[in-house]
Amino acid sequence: MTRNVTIKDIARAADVSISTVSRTLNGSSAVAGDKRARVLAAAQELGYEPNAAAQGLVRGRSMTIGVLTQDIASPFYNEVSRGIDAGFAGSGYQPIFVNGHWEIQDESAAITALTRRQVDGLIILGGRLTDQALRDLAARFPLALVGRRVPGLEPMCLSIDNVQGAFLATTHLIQLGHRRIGHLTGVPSQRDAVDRLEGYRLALADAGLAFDPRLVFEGDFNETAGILAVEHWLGQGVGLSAIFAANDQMAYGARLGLYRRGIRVPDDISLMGFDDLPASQFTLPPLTSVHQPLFEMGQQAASAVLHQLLTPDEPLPHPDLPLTLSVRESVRYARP
Amino acid sequence: MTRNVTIKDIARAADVSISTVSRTLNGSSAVAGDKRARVLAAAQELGYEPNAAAQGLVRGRSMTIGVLTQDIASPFYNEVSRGIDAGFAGSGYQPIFVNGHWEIQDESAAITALTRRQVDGLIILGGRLTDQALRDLAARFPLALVGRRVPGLEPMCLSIDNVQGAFLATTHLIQLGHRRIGHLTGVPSQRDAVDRLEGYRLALADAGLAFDPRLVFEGDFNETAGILAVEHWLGQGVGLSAIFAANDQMAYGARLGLYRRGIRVPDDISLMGFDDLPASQFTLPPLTSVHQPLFEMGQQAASAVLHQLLTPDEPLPHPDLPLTLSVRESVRYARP
DNA sequence: CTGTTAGCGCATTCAA
DNA sequence: TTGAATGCGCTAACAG
Repeated sequence: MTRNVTIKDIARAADVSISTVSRTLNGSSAVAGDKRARVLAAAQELGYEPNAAAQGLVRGRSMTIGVLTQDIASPFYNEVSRGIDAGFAGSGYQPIFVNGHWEIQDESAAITALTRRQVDGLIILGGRLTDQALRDLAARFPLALVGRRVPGLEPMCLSIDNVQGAFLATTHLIQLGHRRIGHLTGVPSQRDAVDRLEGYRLALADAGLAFDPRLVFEGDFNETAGILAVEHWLGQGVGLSAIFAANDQMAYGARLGLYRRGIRVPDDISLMGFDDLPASQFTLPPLTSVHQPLFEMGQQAASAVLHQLLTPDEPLPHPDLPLTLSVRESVRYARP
Repeated sequence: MTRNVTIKDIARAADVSISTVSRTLNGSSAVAGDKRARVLAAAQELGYEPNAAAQGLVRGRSMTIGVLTQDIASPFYNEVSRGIDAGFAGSGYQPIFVNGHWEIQDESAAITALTRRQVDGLIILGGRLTDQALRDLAARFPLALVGRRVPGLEPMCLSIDNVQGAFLATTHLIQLGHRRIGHLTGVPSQRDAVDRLEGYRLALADAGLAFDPRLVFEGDFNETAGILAVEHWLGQGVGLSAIFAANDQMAYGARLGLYRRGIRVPDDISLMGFDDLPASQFTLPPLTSVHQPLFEMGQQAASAVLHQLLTPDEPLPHPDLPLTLSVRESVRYARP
């Protein structure tokens, strides 16, 4: 753990002033050829690495973007993160990720840690921070939000229309003849869960189908909830020909629950997910799901932050996130 | 984006010197009650947040740990990341994550970005950096390595014995009567892939079974490789009663490939994975797999770094990572 | 107990 | 073109 080499060391080695070192290293103004060469050689020789903290301190910019992710373990956020990485590639800004764990205290702590670190912008994935807290943040930093829609911050929200997505999914099932469709909800305190339930109800109403509360099971976005839902429905003798889970992970659980009962998918019961995680292409059978363009959401979040950073005066364009259904093999016509 | 408030602002507001502000905020030495109160009030009032860059600059420590992860999208690394988070909780150190994407240039760039940011320690998950590069890093920073074994750095390597793990898996299959066991390898340039193949061979030899190269298919750790392997073996008429995939993701792909061919698991063919990803509890059927204690590996990596940071003179204890098989439903006795 | 001062490493202004 | 000097925000001696 030897002391880091600084521009002072280079200056001494190259026999110039530290200003000359700084200038040649940054190309901020012309430097005589020979000195320039000596500085470069010395820097190379000594293995110089600029101290980002010092640079940030004097420049007032850290060239880093803080990304608050909820759970590095969730496949959902992972795809988004990849998009964010891609979106900042070559921009000179570096995204750093910290976890909020879906706990409001952890999230606040993480945001604080990030702002203390003088990040130049912020991307927040989901989370429990209030809309107002987010608006306050937006006033202080270039910001982008993934998976949330905050009134007043629309152009920086990268989120599909969850109501619309659930409507699409449910309608797809209805069009295939399904009349009794179970819905497995997400955590009711999360807006997207509520919206998906809403889309389910709207689709039923739109098709003239009555809403039956027994067909709704409150889940928590994890696989286990899918197993419990199936146990519940089948145990109670609730008849249904299709299940629409508010996310893919719960659909996986439901699939296992059905398997345990000897019920085939899609022969006996159709199964619909939401998110279209990469893994859903490889489940048995491959899962039909509402596609969220997660990678693109991350990429566009990066673009939005970059836009605010580089051209703060130009209006932020509205994001464009298409809503599609990935039709695979877990859904089929309802038996007559 | 108003200017940040600094201790100077607080000093002015509380009518004390900046040192008094610094002292009360850090509790580094006693301060008179009334001044203390005024400072605290002013800090609260103005919404003061210390500038971590400035603190780091003067203290020489940034209180952050850099974590190089390969692919935020991989379920493997995600579990480890959660463990790392847990391991640093309450320590005062904050882990920040950056991605290397399994590209040696990206990895070097990420490490550089991290070191420029003056991280106090480093955790590296997998990756393509050479053993020597890692040893050099270890000489400069408190370091921990997950999923690799570097000669000379044993106590800071959090990795199970891959040879042993594959031996265990293959032996399990052999004991259940399987004689023709296909092995689906990982990327041959990755050490763990090579080790797992080695363990497979050793188990065969140990049981007096001949090694048949036609039973080995070179994969790449992704689902698609599993599908290709099944296509290959079945297309070539290579007979086998069990498949041992070098990771769970390939096992998922193989499972789908078998399903496409109408082959049941485990009735017709047994399937064994490696890693025991959380999702493997919910596949159809739930997958038998070599368990890697990913969360614990992350946690112990954090502990190892903390140990080097806090008690640099004490020897680093050797990590303790038990090797177990998660026996589920994808493997059964071979038919006589 | 408290204020003044000297840097941490760097970019940048100001003279030369 | 160059070096000396200044200050980014903060902590840690150093004198009181």
